[in-house]
Amino acid sequence: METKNAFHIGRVVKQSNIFDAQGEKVQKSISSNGSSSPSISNGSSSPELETQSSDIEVCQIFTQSSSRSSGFSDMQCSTDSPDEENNSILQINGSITLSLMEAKLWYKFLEIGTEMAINRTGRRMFPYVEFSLRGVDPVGLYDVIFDIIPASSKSFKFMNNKWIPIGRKEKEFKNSPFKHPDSPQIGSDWMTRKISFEKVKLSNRPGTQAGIFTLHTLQKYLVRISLVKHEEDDELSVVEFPIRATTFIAVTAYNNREVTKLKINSNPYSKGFRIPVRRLKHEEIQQLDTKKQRLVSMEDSMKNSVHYHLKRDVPAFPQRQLDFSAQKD
DNA sequence: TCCACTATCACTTTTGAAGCGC
DNA sequence: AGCGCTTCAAAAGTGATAGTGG
Repeated sequence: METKNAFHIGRVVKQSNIFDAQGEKVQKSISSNGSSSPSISNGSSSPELETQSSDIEVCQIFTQSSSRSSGFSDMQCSTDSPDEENNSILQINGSITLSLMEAKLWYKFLEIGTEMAINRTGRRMFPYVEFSLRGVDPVGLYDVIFDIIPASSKSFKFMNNKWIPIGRKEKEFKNSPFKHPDSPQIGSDWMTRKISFEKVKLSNRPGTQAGIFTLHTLQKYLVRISLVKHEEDDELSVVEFPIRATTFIAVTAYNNREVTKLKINSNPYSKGFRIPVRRLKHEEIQQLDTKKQRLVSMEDSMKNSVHYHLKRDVPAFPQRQLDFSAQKD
């Protein structure tokens, strides 16, 4: 079966999710202490997020017996911070592991409430989603699919320096999940590289092309990665990784000053905003002779700049224990 | 009046074509 | 001709901000 960008999860023949009697998808999650807690995930779940800080976020899907099996029954996410040198957790037999890169940065944003700017033409995500895979069938053929799903049934408003849930969210736009351009590839190829979706864009205008997701502003979303395995009998099996660390609220202009500061300090393209120099319009620069330019004092610049506020008020990011237990609604 | 949204700005990074030498 | 390196301009990215309109 051919899977293009307009991939429909509903057409999958075999897949990992468990369905309850009502046909609603149930994702059974196991916390790190081994207890399990099933939760409903109908694509619009609302994970109230515990935040934490680690280098890499690891999500594991445990298969039933072998890598050939399509019955991914249990899902576990852990955050044992395996870095490149300490990745023993990635060696577990019979499991698929997704390691989110820049997880530390993702959790810094999550701590203060991630906002993603969107516009008509499409704005890139920052941080972007990049990860590595372990435990997939080395000779199996896989597609890697990027998708953005609702993370709450509410819309939000920024009040008193925090996001408050208000009325019900608007009906979602129809977005086609985005297949990684290198798909399909065999498992061994996927496992020897970083898989990046840095060029995915977010828009608020419906009807954009592949790789641009149309979202509603002031609504909460998260990224979901799906692995689609092409089975020998022409069937497909799917395993999904909703990545809670990527939960964000779509905005047309940033609301939280802390988010802006963090973006400026971590995004290379924003370097121009790190230097505490007053930004002048072209005409202004032309009008100013060199003497006058010197009069643009550093003190004024500092008062007007983001950098100034940063120096005064450096946010602390408390280290918290990771909790990847159930996706709460 | 409020606030979400848009267009535009000044800035940086990325990209790719052109030029050059071996 | 082909390859590798450097240079440089254009394209594409960023948050800030003023203006618009519902």
